[in-house]
Amino acid sequence: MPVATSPGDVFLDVFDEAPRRELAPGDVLIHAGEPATDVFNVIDGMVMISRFGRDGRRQVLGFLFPDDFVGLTATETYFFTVEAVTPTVIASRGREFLDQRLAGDPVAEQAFIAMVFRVMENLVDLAYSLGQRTARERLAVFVLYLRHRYRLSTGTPDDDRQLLTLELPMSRTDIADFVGLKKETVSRSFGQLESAGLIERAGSHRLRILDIAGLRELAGVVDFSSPARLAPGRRNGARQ
Amino acid sequence: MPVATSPGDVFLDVFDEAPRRELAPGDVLIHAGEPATDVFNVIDGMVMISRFGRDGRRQVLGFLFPDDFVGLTATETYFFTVEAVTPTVIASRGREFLDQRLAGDPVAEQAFIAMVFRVMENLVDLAYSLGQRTARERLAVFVLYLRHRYRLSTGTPDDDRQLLTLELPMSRTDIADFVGLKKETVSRSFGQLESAGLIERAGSHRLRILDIAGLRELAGVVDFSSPARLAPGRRNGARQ
DNA sequence: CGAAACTTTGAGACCCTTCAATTACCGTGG
DNA sequence: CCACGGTAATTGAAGGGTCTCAAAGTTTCG
Repeated sequence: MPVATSPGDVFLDVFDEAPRRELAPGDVLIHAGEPATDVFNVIDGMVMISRFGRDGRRQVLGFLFPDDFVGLTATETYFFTVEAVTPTVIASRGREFLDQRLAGDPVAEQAFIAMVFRVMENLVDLAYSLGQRTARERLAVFVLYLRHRYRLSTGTPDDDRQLLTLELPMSRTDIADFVGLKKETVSRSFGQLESAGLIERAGSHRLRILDIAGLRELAGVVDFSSPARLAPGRRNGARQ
Repeated sequence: MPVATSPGDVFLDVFDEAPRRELAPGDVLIHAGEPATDVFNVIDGMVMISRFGRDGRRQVLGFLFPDDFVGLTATETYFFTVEAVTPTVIASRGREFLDQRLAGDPVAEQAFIAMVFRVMENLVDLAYSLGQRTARERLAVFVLYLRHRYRLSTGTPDDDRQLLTLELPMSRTDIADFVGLKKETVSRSFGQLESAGLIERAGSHRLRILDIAGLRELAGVVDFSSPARLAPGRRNGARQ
């Protein structure tokens, strides 16, 4: 399942002594449809979660960073695919390890549930983007999303200038499948953000944020780290 | 939070003696941004969950039916809006009732978590639809989704002919905001499904399914009640 | 029955996609 | 270290799908 971070969720200690595995970019950790026997933790690198349709279409659901938990499912099989974006180190445990860890410990259990809710909120955000935002807006959100994830991952303060330079290790197709566009449109939309003076492209896998306030304005996002990141909006009857 | 059904989730007994409230169509049960003090249960009718953007855009996240739980959130405030679609009866309890109910009872707690996972899977489905499917496909999925929810709600067997006639109590705008289109496009796409012989419109708030196999084919959905409703798809590297 | 709201339909515009060609990037081998 | 080849990214031109604006038709409800 999608994204899930909170540095130091207590239940993550089940991975402390867990066996590790290294993945090269493109390596698949979880194939959709496989029995959901294990749970994972990203130690280092970046992985991508996605859902496939029968005809090969793919919706990328999120990117996972160090400390993120992987393997959320209620069903007996995974219904999503997880693959490495960069060289990645993963810790893995049988599902029963986690179940036992959560069983007796209400604190761990609360932390786990809180994580599940965070994942859910991320999915709601994604649905809002895919359903309501334009191409440029989606890319603006994507840039801010990545910045936010790097910030969480590194513990950098929000105003750190380092966060203005972003690595984009995934391909344009990966980005496209995440934001619900085609790769050419992703290129063009990045180009438009650049023309507008919001970002600057530095090679195809790196960009600089030039105007973060402008990006936030375009994205309609107040702050990616606050719980309710969309303002309430007008409350009048939407049923016209 | 979105959808969540499983007839007879044990923890729903917290609503057994709970105060009830009646809502007329359009009445708002939860305003996004309010303190998340209560949890709810749909007793009768239909409500709609949505998320608003600052400029008034709205993404409908799902429709809730009798026995559905309402009020999932990890944050101190609701980040979604819930309003009645039809005349609706709602039971409500303070959050602490639910917390206490879940505290000592692993079975109830498991059921609750399972529900949260179902909600998450629904959101993943929604994201896939919004990001990857065409207008016609989204409408086909929507019709099958409604049929599925009615089926769960009534306990009707899958092949019951009653399920071929569907009520659509929500407005075209509501549908549009759910499937990420404009209301005119919803109308036109329904028209195209009708021309294709898949459905038949019977007034603006009722339709008949003429070719359910064709709808499923178009939607790319095997079966809405099975856990993994999208076939796995091809497994080759999506990174071209 | 009549008015208001909602739905459907039409025409034109716009945004994103498709298809194609060029350019940039990157790993390999000389 | 540079040349080379293959892959990925960008850019261009044309097409299609959805949106916008507008009007006609239908449903709902007082």
